[in-house]
Amino acid sequence: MHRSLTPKGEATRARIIEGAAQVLRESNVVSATLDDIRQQTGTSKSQLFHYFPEGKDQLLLAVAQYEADRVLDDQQPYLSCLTSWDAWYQWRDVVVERYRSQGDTCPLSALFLQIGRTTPGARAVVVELLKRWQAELAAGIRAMRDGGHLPASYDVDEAAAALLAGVQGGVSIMMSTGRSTHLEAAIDVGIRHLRMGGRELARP
Amino acid sequence: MHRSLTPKGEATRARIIEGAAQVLRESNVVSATLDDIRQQTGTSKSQLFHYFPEGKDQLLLAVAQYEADRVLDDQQPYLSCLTSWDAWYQWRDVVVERYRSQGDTCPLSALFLQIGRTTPGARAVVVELLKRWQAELAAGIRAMRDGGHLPASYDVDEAAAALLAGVQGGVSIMMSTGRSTHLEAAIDVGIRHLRMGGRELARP
DNA sequence: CCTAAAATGAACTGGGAAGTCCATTTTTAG
DNA sequence: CTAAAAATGGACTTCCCAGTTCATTTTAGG
Repeated sequence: MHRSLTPKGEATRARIIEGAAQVLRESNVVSATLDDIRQQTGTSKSQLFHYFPEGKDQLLLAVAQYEADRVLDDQQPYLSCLTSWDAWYQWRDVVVERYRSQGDTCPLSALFLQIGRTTPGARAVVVELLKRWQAELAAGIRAMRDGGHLPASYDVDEAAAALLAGVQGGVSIMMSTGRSTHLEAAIDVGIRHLRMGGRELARP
Repeated sequence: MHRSLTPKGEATRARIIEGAAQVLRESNVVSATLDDIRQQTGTSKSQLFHYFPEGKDQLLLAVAQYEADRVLDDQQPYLSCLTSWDAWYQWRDVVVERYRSQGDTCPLSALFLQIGRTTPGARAVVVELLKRWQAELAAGIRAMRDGGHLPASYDVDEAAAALLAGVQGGVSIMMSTGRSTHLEAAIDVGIRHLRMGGRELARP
């Protein structure tokens, strides 16, 4: 990516990403300018282009990657050990609290809208995030199944997909309404569905 | 709203909104300019400001309202008569098909990002849409309950909220991945949960 | 008809924001 | 120590796009 970066350069680059992330969280992504970022990070215009030669989009993509990494980190250690019903409820509380405190800003969705979902890089970041997220949920469900809390025939991947969709939608609705009702309902109903063992009736 | 609008003016105004909607669906919202809309609708700059004196934001908000109205319309007549399991599955198919054909563009989420969620008008549009959508789902669930397909104690509003969140998240994931897997899983699991009667265990 | 209001066309303005350039300072490595 | 490479400062350029202005054409209504 870079031929050489001194420790100082590395630090500056990191500072730019973190500062940019903060600016994007505070102001609207659309209206955030390079000058805002420059001011926030205490850098000069030439530095921004020194570290991100392809310009603003490259910087925004780096911020998106940074934010994507944080999404799962913020759910740890709970997300990785969904091995009891109690753990599931703890995870629930962490997720709700994380997004509630975030308020009505979703840096990621905003960023992707700005960069364009179709950009290969942008799509890769979000797809990778969703994939890892769903894998963690699936692992948790599988653990419950193997622990005998769910029937052996249970469709783990479908349940994980549905739960992930619920969380995404709950967050997205919270952005608009400012209320966490839907996020809570989605997770609660999702967990309850697990606890019922998801016995299904055939589609007529 | 307007002191007087001749039929011709009315038609032009409508043409602007529809043309703008089309432009916003085809290109990225962020990069769409008034000149694009002007060209698409065969109007002049002064006409845009004649019909939307407050400028671009006002026009975008009108487009958002237009798109919001279409969201529920496109689900009719199925959304309004969810009175049998068969009807639920028909609705499911319509929703999946609607969003699948829409591809990876979500005019609404893009618009709201651009206008800013905090703008009173913008927030009102999306909140109203969600409210009506959820009310329709709740009516359907209530119908099933009253028809004896669900226990009388069933929490209709929570189920409707969770289902709506699932749909939202499924659509949002489809935007990123291009696949309808999650949307289908969310709705399927949601309906299945209904069919199981949503019997719940107490939270420990 | 005829006049006032509404609708339209098109050139123009002003500002803001991305991106460039080059001089200067700092760091690295031999 | 010193020369090359990296990091930094900040003014400057360029251009795009929202919004304005005003003249002209069309429509409505008495």
